[in-house]
Amino acid sequence: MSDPQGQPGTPRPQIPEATVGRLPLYHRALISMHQGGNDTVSSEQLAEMAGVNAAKVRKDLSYFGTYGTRGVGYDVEALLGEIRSDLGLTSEWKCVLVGVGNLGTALISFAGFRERGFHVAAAVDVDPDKVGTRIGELVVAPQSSLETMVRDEGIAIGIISTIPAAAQEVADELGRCGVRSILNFAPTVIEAPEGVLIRNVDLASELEILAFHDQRRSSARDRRPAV
Amino acid sequence: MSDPQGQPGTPRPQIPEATVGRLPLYHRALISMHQGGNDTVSSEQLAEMAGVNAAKVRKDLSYFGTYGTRGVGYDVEALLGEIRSDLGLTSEWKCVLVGVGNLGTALISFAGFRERGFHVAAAVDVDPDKVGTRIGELVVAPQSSLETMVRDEGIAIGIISTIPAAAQEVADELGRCGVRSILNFAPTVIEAPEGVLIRNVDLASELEILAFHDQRRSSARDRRPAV
DNA sequence: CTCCGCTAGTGCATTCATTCACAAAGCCGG
DNA sequence: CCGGCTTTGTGAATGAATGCACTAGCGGAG
Repeated sequence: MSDPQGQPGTPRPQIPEATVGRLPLYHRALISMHQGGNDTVSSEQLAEMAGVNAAKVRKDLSYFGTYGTRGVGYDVEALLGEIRSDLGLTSEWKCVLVGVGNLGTALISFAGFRERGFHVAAAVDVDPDKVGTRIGELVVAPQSSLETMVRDEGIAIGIISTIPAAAQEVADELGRCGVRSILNFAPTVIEAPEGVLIRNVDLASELEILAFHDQRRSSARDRRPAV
Repeated sequence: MSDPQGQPGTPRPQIPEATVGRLPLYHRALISMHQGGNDTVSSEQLAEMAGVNAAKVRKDLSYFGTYGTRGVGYDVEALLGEIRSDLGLTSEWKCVLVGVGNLGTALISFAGFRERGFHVAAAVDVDPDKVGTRIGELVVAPQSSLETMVRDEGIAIGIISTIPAAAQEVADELGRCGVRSILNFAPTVIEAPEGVLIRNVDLASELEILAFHDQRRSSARDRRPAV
């Protein structure tokens, strides 16, 4: 409603990044609500399930339109539909995984991806020993076939689980093949190719952050003044 | 969570969470600088390597004290030492992994953890078929032995890679055993036990966020007005 | 000893995100 | 049909994070 430049024809509300990051939480919560047979859900309940507060839920959802009824709550089915469509989950997303190491292997058969609409449709590796290996239903292909597979299968997302040293080159190649989004597990900073969006997941970093806080709590305890 | 009364005697600079999240990036960058034999590094270089801007680097580092020399840069070794000590990486952190599924198995032997000072010292599962299985040097133990292992080995960090339905219970149990930090891979919200810090990593969410942006870019393109 | 070039450190303005608090709706019971 | 209860949707206030732009201070050349 408060669209600054009310351009007719381009009603882009421009969702804040923090809100985008919470959509998956709401998505999960709504799925569980829906499976539980609930027709409506209040912002309070959603907040509880998503681990945030109710005001945030309401503001976040308001960016997408009016899906709630005052005095009642949100229509679970309608809201779920909206979020699924925003996330583009109306059809399955195909992904290609590059780097079939320890982690890569696990990611290929990771159930969580499939359950949420993502399918690792191809996996490649530079190591000739790995090419041809079967992992679940998938056969590892040579890295040289990357471009063909991406184009033929209509793959939009790349997953990098190579060693750090190879990550930038792989990202560039994925970009050239027409992949528009990359999830990078290699612990290194990648410069995004033109038009490609990258998200980084560094598992060790997560532990380091936990360690930092733990460290802090301990040392605070140690030097607590004996009042 | 807030610490309103600034007790004299506890000079805690209180590091912003956003800064904490970037420490691992700086840490990585400094390790690589150090291995490259560099003695000093400028905020500009660090920024480049960490994928952030220079002002942010300087502000972040300033919370920890004065490790730079104007006109010169930061002393790589001193700064690396400071960050390692802040992250508590002066000695190895022992972790226990709960839930030896697909992902769990990969995490146990994930090289990235060990390289950065984390060691999965124990792994447990409820499934009797999995107990006794060898993964690398580790033998999967029954979940009932969790408490013993945590106490005997001095484990401070728990990693949850169970199914979502089991996650809360596992977290509670970890809390009881004295684990103070948890890295949760189960796609569900966990209520943190008293005194325990939880970080969530939801791999499917990461893909959903990518999908959201991709979706948005595409539909913006579609409805671009033909001026 | 002085001056110049360079870079850390930081106050300030701005932008982004969270939270509060309340008015606008909708439902239901009487 | 009305009045009370509930819950959304949203201005406005607050707080956190970012980025700019300037100052302070070091090292090295002359």
